[in-house]
Amino acid sequence: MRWNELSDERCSLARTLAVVGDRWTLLVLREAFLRVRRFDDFRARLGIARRVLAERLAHLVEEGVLEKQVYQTRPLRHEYRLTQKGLDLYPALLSLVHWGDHHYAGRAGPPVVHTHKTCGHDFHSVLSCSECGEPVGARDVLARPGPGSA
Amino acid sequence: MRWNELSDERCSLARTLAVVGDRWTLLVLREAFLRVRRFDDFRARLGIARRVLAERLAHLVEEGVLEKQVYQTRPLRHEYRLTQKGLDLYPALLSLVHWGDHHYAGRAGPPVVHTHKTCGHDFHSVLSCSECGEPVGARDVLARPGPGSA
DNA sequence: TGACTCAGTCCCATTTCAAGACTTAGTTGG
DNA sequence: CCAACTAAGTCTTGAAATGGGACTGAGTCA
Repeated sequence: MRWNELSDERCSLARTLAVVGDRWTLLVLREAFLRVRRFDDFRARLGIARRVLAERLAHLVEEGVLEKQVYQTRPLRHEYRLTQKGLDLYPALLSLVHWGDHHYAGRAGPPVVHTHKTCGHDFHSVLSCSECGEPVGARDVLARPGPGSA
Repeated sequence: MRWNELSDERCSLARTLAVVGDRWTLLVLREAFLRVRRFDDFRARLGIARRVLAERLAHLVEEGVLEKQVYQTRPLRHEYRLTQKGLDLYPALLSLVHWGDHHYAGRAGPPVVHTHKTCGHDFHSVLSCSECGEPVGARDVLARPGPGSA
């Protein structure tokens, strides 16, 4: 399978991974969530090769996850901002971060702590059911073919 | 940056991606959550090259995400099962799936529907705060350096 | 005995990646 | 006016990862 053939699949995970599933993209998005917006800032923080960064940003813009906005003319300069579609990735990103915290933080504790502004507490993420609000685990879920499965 | 240098980083996302962040691993885990356990079943369902699958499975076993169990002797055969650590990835995986559903399903609807066995409803995933139980979005969260940040 | 199964390993051509030089448009300092 | 500098890239080149397919080994089945 070629990688961009994934987007043709009828699996939502495959389609998602076709957008954000490569080695660098989620790290780029992590920085975007930390309000990094400019090419050279991404580069400096990630140590990513210029060519690869340029390509990833272009792809994310093409997919509508980031948008390119002019922040100055003369010389013309753009910055990359998360769209709503990009912001929607936050739960997935935070779940991955918290998995890392839980399983790799060691005794020193997690490198980053997240505070929920609404309630003021440090928290970790819990996946819950949109219908009943209860926490959901892997074995509480039944996956069945949906309307878009044919 | 070489990819496995990521595991040295003090960012939990980077450490997580060092384990599950490559092109194939999350698709392998998707199958594992669907109770696929054997080498050739993974292969048949994913179309992944044998070499790459063998390497990914070995890496996941090494990281404790899967475990290798004997399911028959003569000839000796093993299967791969999710450990608790592996099961803990479910929220992240489901969040990615639901992001794909939301943004790429089109009018046909999602290819797979998830039913919450506990309450009996079809649902989508919501990320909520472990402290107050309210849904959490990208801009409700303040990230600060934690104890493991030095 | 010969075909078949499962779980790999090995090899090679193609693709992707990393690192760093180069480019372009404009600004700042002397 | 000239040189140095900045931001956001593109280009080139060698190294690494991937895909596809052949091969292996232990054992079963007809």
